[in-house]
Amino acid sequence: MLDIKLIREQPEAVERALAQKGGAELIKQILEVDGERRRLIKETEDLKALRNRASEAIGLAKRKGEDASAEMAKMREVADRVKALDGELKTVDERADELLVQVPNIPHPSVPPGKSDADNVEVRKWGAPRRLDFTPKPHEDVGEALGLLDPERGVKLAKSRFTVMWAGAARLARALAQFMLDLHTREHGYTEIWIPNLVSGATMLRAGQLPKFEEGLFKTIDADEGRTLYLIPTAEVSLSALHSGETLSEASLPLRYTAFSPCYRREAGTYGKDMKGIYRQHQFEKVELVKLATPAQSYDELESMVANAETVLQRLNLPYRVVERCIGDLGFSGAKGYDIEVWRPHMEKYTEISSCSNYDAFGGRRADIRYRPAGGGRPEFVATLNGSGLAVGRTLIAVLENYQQADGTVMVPEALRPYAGGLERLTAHR
RNA sequence: GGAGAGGUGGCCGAGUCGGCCGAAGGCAGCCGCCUGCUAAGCGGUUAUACGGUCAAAAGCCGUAUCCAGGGUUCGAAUCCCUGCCUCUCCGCCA
Repeated sequence: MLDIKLIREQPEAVERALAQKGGAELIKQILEVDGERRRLIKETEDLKALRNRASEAIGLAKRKGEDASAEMAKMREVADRVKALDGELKTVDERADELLVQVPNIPHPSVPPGKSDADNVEVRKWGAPRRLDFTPKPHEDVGEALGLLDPERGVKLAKSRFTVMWAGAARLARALAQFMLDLHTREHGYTEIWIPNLVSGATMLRAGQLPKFEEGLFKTIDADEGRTLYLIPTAEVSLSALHSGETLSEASLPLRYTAFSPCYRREAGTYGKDMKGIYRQHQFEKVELVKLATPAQSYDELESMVANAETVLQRLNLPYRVVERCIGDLGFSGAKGYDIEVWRPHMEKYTEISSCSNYDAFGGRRADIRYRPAGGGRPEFVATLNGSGLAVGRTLIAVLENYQQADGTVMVPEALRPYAGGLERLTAHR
């Protein structure tokens, strides 16, 4: 959510900043509704002030035993008027909010222009794609041939986009998660947090998932209470809403949190896309990174967050590149962001495995998280950042594809072996 | 699932028959004084949001906030209703 004051005071600047991202056309409407809102506030509050003074006088008069019925009758009318105005104001407030939450974040000046991911800018590359002396297969072929990935059983148990993982694949997934958490907590200074995977609508709202993205979420009904809880599509939801409503001290920032969680996504509107393998599933696991920082710190924190995610791939010796997202690919809340893309041998190209974003104060304002500046003064909104560090399923894909051998087996990356009980090679299951 | 208790400022806690309650008192915090040091003592001070005023900030004025939403009333922390949350005991349970 943008600051209404910024829109009010510099509407042209905001419109210009949003020209490429969209939402500029909302600004004029917002100004109109905001003006109406302020007129109503003035009117109601003046009336309330009148009422408060009169009520005090009435109380005083009554205590003296004087008759105040004339004044009371007058105030009855004022009270009715106040009630009517309060109703109007509520409507206008809702309208103003409704418009304001539709305005996307303003991109940081350093963000490259562009319309789609095709315009993203490569920042750096790491690792050389290894040369294989055979034709590399996609992970689903590698995994299914070994009996480790089992889409048929996933569909039988649930529906499409669910895949059962057997033996070595299941073990490797668990090892990956453990490895990533240890790395981030021991070497990168993140605090590991266990969070609810089912959250209320209010939490989804604060995390920016509702009302816009409801069609992407799985809902559950608590039968006894008839209440809706949502399955989280990412631990970011719980982590970024963790401190909502709180005022933190500047000294405590930046806060660096990590959480391992399952993620549930309906993937509505992606029919037919990525149907093979486990690239796009309804349920997957992810180690998430979230930071709360001052806006001034946040751009450095974004760089270090990307570096933290990159370290995972470096330790696994998986070639990747980092691209900076252009304005059109930033997403609704992003002020600046990077994607990390991992090498896919059979495709001979890089595909996304992590996405790190700085939402700046836009995220803090929506989640209602402030900090009190060290030098004193009014609380300010924190900047929120998030990134995947990394998605377990997609990392497993990268391992299966990059470590596949001519005989169909898959070597286990050295860094993972201690976490996989010394397992060195994935071989056929049964 | 059964029975009961309760939600007040950073924390503890008082609020009488509804008015003078943004809310006593204490603690913690901040500023100053005092004091060989420490401890104690003395005085002052300490919420947030929104609106108005102002070139802007400060300040000032106003409105709202005693879990949330409704209601009664000229007026509600205080009365009524609904919801949410917390706690205690019993039962069940990984």
